[in-house]
Amino acid sequence: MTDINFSGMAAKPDSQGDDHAPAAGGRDLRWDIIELLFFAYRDFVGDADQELEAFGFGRAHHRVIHFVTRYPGLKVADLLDVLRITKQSLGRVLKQLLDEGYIVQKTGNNDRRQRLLYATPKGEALVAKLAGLQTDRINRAVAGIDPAGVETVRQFLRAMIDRDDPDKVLEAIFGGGRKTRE
Amino acid sequence: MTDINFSGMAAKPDSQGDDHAPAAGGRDLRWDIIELLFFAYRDFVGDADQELEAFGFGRAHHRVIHFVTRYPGLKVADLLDVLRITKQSLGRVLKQLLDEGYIVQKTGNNDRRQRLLYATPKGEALVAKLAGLQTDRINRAVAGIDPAGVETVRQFLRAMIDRDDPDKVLEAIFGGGRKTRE
DNA sequence: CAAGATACGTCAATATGACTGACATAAATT
DNA sequence: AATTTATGTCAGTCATATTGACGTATCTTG
Repeated sequence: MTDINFSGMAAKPDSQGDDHAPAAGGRDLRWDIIELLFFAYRDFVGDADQELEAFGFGRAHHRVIHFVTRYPGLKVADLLDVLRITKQSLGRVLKQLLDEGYIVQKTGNNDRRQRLLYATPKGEALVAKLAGLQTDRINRAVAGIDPAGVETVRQFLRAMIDRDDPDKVLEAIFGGGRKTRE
Repeated sequence: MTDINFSGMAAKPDSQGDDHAPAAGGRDLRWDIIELLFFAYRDFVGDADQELEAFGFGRAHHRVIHFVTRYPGLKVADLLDVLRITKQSLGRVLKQLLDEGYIVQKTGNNDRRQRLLYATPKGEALVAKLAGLQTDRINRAVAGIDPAGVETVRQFLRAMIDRDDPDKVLEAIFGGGRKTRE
């Protein structure tokens, strides 16, 4: 069997003991949270990856169909802002989702150049299935945390997000107060 | 100017009001935390992306040099477990980091087949720079949260991570409570 | 109305980072 | 001596991203 102990693997000398303590010579780096975020997100998106394979889709498809389902009537331009990709990249993925009947387009009422995007029941079902897997993980994670603690987690995540030049979905999430429109 | 209001964009009828309330017909899905995780991670890794461009590196290089810096003496096989990629994928990225002097290899003492990986001062400097950017964001995010709340955030992130079949880095992070064997 | 800007789609070429499969070598284990 | 392990590499492919250019329909503005 392989050696079970760490061969020479050790915490760096400037981060002995408490992983978020001030460094001796350098500054206080948050190694622990940096790495926890990496692993948490790795496993979080991993849940969906396995399911998506069965549909012949990748992460790109998930992101698109998720936000279209959640924010019906999203424009192509909005989606580009949210996903931070180019329209050429979005094009292929979106075309697949349209061709296979997960999304439909509707010409905008006010502006007929716009193609407003809506998920079909088929698309919504896929999104709900994937969100279910991720919800299971989140529920397990918050099982030992009281409601105030969960709100603290939300507060932390919200504060990790850039607020300058927010896209439409972020505006909806952070709301001027309004989720929809009062 | 483009329309500033959401053209038809609204929360789904089954998620009115509180975003994590039980759905009318379906189950209780954690849309809010799912999306907060997406945006938080998007902006979190975005910090490093901009710096990495100046070095001609991508996210793959960052992940490799980060874990090698943090866990000196990491074996190639360990790195494959942590990053969950194939050795062929790791190969090219690792070769670049070796060629450009960010990482050095040392033959294992006990097992001469092993190539133990160590960051050079040049490599450590890059990692510290990138971790500094991410630490700035984390510090801003926890600014309004008391120490107990920050510990709750850590607890949440730890609980989001798969604990079955953990890699060596995860064993180090979770320490004594390791699943493998005592 | 004419001119320009905007929203979207698409063609072409390219880069990164991932994959499978096969094979080679050196060193450890049995 | 035979096998397994740790690592490296070649070859081909795929998914997702990029930049740049161009076309078309539609809205806005002078």
